[in-house]
Amino acid sequence: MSRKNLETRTRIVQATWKMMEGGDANAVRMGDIAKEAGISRQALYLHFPARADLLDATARYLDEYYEIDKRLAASRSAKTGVERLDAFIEAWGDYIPKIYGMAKAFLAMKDSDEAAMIAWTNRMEALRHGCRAAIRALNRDGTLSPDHSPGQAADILWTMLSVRNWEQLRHDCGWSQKRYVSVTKRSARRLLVNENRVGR
Amino acid sequence: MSRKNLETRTRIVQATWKMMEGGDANAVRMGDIAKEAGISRQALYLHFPARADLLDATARYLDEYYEIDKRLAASRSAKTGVERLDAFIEAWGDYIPKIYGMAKAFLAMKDSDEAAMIAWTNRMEALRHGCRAAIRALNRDGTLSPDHSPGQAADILWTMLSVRNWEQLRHDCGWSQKRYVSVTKRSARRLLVNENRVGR
DNA sequence: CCTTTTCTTGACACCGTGTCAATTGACAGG
DNA sequence: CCTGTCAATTGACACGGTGTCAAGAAAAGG
Repeated sequence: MSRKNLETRTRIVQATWKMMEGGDANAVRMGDIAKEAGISRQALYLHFPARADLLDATARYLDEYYEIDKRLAASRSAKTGVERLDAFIEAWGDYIPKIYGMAKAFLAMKDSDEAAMIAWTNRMEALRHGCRAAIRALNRDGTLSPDHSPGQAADILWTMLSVRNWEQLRHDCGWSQKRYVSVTKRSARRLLVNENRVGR
Repeated sequence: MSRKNLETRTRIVQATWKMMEGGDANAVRMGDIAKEAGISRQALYLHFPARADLLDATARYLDEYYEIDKRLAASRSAKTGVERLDAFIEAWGDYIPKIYGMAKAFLAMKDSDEAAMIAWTNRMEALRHGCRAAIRALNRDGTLSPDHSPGQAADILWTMLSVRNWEQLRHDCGWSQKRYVSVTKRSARRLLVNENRVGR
């Protein structure tokens, strides 16, 4: 792949990003993206054989751009399990708005397109791993709530952190991002941490 | 509308139901439904001008069949706010699997179709009202958690009870229905009820 | 200058929704 | 028995979006 080829590829991905982040991600057509990138629709297919490939590439690009791995990993350096849980929620919670457009496009596609479904599932499984690790940290500290097995606790955390929940709270309920993060943190602690029920 | 007309309408709606409940609701086409109902695709459009109308009618049919209003209303007769919360969650939580196919079809459509979006939003607003009422009952008892305003508490409950969360926990996490209901009840109580943090 | 790669134009197949027109069959009332 | 009405049928078609294909232009690089 020559330099030119790479340049165009990048331009396409950036165009996709730009189109997707400005609301109504599902309404963004392959032709719209091509126009934004300054190439023909067919040239787009030369670089990305299918829409799912383009979404996938763009999502990866965003991951790199925002260094999400680094951010999530940073939460691992927290001293206690509880602090780690907080840091994890904050890192992911603040990442969601940045990828929301892309996420929405994926979510709309995944029911009808095998490739989109796989790509999205992989991303969500990565998050799930992070959840499991955070729960393990709680468990090591002995601060995991006795109400839940580690597996169940991880499932709950993972579900709390879903893009759909973020969407519902931020859009349908009108919450601010700050509120979303703080309430989610508090709720997770309350549900998953064995906070001395007696006394405080 | 003659009897015959009504009969066909009902047959269509039942065919829709049957097709939708057997997984992959999004893959169900107008033609499939017509075939199942034993009429031509065009006759279907004679009764329901658009797919969204058909989904809406079918959802209403299910509501009546399962008497969801009655079930949700029954939770209002609980003695305490906490009992009411439990009853509400159970009533709704056990209704979700019955309408899941329909819900999925709506959710897939609502991003691209105005009518579908409105129909679905109405249904969800009805649920939201129920959530608000349950929270008010807690508040009257003085058992609402001091962590949340009534509005915020209702938002949290509403989000917890979303079809998407049910889907994720039951399908992606492999929870049983029983587990889903019991964990959701317990979580709601823990998040929203001012359970004597000191002592028990 | 010639070759390879990239991109362009334009046409087309496929699929699902929704529309239209012409026709058939059944049933009811005068 | 004829006529009008209503439900349904058949078959064709427009539209919008994805993905494919072929022929040729343009640009980069040796």
